[in-house]
Amino acid sequence: MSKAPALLLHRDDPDKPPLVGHVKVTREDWLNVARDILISEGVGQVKVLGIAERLDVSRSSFYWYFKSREDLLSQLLEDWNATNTGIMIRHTELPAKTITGALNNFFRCVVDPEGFNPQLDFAVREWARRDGSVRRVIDRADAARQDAITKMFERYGYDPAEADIRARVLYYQQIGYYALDLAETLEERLTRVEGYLYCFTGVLPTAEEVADFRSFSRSVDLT
Amino acid sequence: MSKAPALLLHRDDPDKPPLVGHVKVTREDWLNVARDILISEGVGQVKVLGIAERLDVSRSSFYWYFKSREDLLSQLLEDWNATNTGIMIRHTELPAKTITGALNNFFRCVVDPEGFNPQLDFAVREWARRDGSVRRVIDRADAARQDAITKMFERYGYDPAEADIRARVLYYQQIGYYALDLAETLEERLTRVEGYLYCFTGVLPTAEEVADFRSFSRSVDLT
DNA sequence: AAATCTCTAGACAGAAGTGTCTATTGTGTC
DNA sequence: GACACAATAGACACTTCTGTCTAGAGATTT
Repeated sequence: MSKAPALLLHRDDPDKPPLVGHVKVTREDWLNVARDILISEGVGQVKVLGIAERLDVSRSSFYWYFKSREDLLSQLLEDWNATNTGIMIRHTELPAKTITGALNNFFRCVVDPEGFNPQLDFAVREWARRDGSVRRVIDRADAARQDAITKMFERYGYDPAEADIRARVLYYQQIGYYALDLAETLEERLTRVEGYLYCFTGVLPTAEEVADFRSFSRSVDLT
Repeated sequence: MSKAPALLLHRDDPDKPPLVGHVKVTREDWLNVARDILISEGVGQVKVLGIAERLDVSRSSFYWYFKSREDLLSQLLEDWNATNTGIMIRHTELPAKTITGALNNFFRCVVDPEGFNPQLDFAVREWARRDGSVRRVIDRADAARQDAITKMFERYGYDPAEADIRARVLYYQQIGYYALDLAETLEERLTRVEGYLYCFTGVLPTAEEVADFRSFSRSVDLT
């Protein structure tokens, strides 16, 4: 399973311009640590106090960058909304000769840590279960994604009813995979690519397609 | 989607023996309300204070029945473990002529509110993400369920590799469906039974099988 | 009717969290 | 060098939760 890159604070990152003056952390540091906690421990654990401790900075300093904890959370939601769904939809639209090739393209976004962030996606989903406004945002995202997947199947000749079902099975399955939070290695996952593709599409992928996907996955995997 | 029956406290339930003496609530009342909150708001919201308010009873009275909040939670986990997985596994073992019939039997446990409790299952899964000991319990449960589903496919002639993949797709998809927490009506869901069965098994169900499942679902659905 | 047992209530202490207000500390600017 | 500015720190008030301890209220037992 792809891991997010280790979280580096601005002050510890040699690629970033050094912080001037009295500054210890940036607004982005607060957001990044908050997102990290959101992913690993859920929205309930995203606390000003805890983030401040991890940043080694005073808690009251938080209120310089954000109006309130709510303000921070809505920023996190907005960031998620602006990235994850778009990335997934673009992956359903990548050109391919066959439906199995198209599905391989789609799966790239869930193994590539530069793309879609499945853990964040799941964390937001969990959050939505107890916050009506988040729920509305994610419902729209889910509908848009499912629609894009359905259209992908339709482009390869599936009739609308079957495309609808296959899109549901594929999308629900993908969400379920993250819900289970399995500790599979990438190689374990890759042994099943062929079977998955067959099961999702009803047709067998070519050996070349499977090989391409495997080599892509290995090239982007950070252990 | 099947709803859990409305939560009735012992003292409000005409079928239960009246509470004697000073007694206002039972240990089961505490557990039932706690489970209700676990399902609807997640483990983080299961608070002694909140449950006491809903029971209209003093918070300190909780400590008569339970050693601590942790004690209550571990009891909830134990109850879940003793019921949900067993019900699902028994549903994979019900006799059927065809794989589609067997799958229909399996699906019965997710539409029947008397059986498996999908919302509770999901709530425990969420809980497991931030509690290692819960995690170990649910990992065992997931493995046992997936194994039972795999065996179901094998009994109908699928070779072990394909049975393994189909079991995964089916189980992950089922979990994902609950993760999405969709607001579908039973009738909407039932329109897709045939498509789902085809997609999961690779073969079309008979009209009779589909009709049987629909009538069963309608008979157990509480709106 | 007194004693006992079971359950409930209220007061207390303490931990952990939010948000506000004021003071302080470096840095760049005039 | 005095000043303003941006960011941080610390003190304070408030809320929400846990868990303990003691007192009390109703039935049952003796």
